[in-house]
Amino acid sequence: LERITIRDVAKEAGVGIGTVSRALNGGVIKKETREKILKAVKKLGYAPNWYARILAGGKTRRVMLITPEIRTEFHWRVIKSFDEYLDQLDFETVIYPIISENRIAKIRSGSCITEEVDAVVLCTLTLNNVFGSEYEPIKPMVLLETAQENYDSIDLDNTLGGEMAAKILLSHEAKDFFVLHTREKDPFRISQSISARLEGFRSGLKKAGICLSPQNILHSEIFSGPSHDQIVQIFEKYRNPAIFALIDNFALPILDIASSLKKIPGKDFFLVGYDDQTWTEEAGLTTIHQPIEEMGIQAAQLVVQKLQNPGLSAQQIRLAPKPVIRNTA
Amino acid sequence: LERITIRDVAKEAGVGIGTVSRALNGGVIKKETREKILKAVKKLGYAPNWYARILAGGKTRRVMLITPEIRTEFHWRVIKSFDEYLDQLDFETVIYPIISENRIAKIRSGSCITEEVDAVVLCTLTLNNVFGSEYEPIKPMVLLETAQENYDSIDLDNTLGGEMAAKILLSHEAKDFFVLHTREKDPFRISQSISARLEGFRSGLKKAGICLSPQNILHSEIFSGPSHDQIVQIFEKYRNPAIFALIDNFALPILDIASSLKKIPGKDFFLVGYDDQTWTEEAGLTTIHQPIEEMGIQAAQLVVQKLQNPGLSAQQIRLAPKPVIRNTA
DNA sequence: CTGAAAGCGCTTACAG
DNA sequence: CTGAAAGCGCTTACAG
Repeated sequence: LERITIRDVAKEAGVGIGTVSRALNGGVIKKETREKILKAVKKLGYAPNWYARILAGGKTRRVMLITPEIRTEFHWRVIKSFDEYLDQLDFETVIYPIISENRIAKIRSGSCITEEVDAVVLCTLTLNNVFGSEYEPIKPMVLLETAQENYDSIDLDNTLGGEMAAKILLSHEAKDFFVLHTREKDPFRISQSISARLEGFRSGLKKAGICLSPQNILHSEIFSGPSHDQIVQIFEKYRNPAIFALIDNFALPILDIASSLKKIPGKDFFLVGYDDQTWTEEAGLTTIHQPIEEMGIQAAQLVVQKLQNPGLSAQQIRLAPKPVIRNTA
Repeated sequence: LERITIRDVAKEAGVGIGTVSRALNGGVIKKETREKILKAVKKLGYAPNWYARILAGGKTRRVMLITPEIRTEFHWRVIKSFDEYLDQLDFETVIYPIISENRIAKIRSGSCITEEVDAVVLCTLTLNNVFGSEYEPIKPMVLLETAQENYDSIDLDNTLGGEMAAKILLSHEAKDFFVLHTREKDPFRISQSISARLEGFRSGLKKAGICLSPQNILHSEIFSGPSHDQIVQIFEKYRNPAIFALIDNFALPILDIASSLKKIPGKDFFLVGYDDQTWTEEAGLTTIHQPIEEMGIQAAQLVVQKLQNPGLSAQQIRLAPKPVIRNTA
């Protein structure tokens, strides 16, 4: 099986190889020539050799998305929308999950795929997390779900989201407030966003003169969620508890257990989630909506803009959460 | 900043560039020359350019792992162990999740990263799924969690696992058997393994003269799990129900609800999961253990073997599940 | 607007 | 054992 090269395309189209290259990379070219070449490309099924292209100083049309997490619905949807948008513009996205420490080391040593992309987007991660403190970026970089001075970024006002949750929960006759929080060891996997939600919630309560007690913050593993015993205790000890789940997931066991206990949501207890995940509508969960797909798409747009115009000064886009009132509060 | 090339090293060491290349890639070379070159490399801080190396016919030392799912604990752990093993051998693994259909199209068109790796491993996916029916592989290919004639593969005997679950559940005084199953629309995301577990379970029951009724198979979304109502109904209608969760996740709401209902696991109901996920031990869930990390590592080993010796005939490795008896059955 | 040519930094037969 | 040379498949000034 012989590899089809730019030379074959040039011959098929009856032009020089430089012209083919220009047609493919958006250089100045007559429209007809361009079409002739594109036809030849299609006919032969030509695909460029990235190594040659890069070695010769060209662009990869690849964007790397570095993320600490790939198991949550949030990340799945962000990544999916990001990828689909860029795909239409004929970019490829290389997903690089930090599943182990060694993957950070690899990035820092510069011996990995990072080197073969035109731009990098950092999702839920700070520059410091990934590159260490002394680092100056050599290629376009966009932050997703975080923000930092002088960098393009797209994120959501999670503090505001936390305040919204507080407001909703305060509108009922609840005296006891609880937060379902994550527990993380890996420093780079601790989410600033989630902390911001908590802070927003805390300050929202404070404005109403309520102080959130540390022991009312229940930590649990992100994928197993709060334990049965913790939840049952809340229902046993407190009348009309008000619970803020920092991620929708954590609300699921609450709903299950409350239901078996014949506790009526929105009456015997109050519950607000965060994210507006797909299953929450059917479950009737009141939650704080994040426009997840929009975040992915806007991040992609920032990347494309930066690639087209590297001199552009940094844009920091901050979206707003929206409360979605359903049955649980 | 000028890049240091093999040419600089050659000059510094007073040899030709071909000799430098040989010294670096383990070709035949006089010991002293080699040392001279290594000294020059160190002095200049030379690092090879991968693009040039690969373009000139070298290897990428990259392996692509194609997977339909990245959100489950199973996939996370398989990928992690695979990646860590290969990392030690100085390989890089490129994770390529099929988050959208367009990613399959990209692979088939040959216009994506697939082309820039030394080998491919297909996880939970058949060749047909990914490449379509008429396809002949051009590079080493390993199957993980699936198997196919003439291909290297590593998988687990899920049918046996299903039978084990049946055996455990049959050892109690249960008359009514239930299965918690997934619901999938995307054809390429339907897992053969999970179906095999069901078949094993079914045949295990049949041997005891019990026929699994289709209406006792409850389907639900993989990340929201079986609904509260479905579970409560089981507990209300049946005495001592025996439940097989095709994935450990699905057992979690059962445990929560049963507990609120004061049903004692292993006495009032029987429950067996599948996977032996990390949280199950603490939860006391009886389950069928899969050696997940081992699967990842063995897949990596198959890849390395195949790369070293492409002529090797296909190896099909099939691991056995192990029952882990805890409190729930 | 386009072709011919130089060059990116390496590997690998090919002679010696 | 080693050097000189061809070539991997592209991009991009440089002339026209």
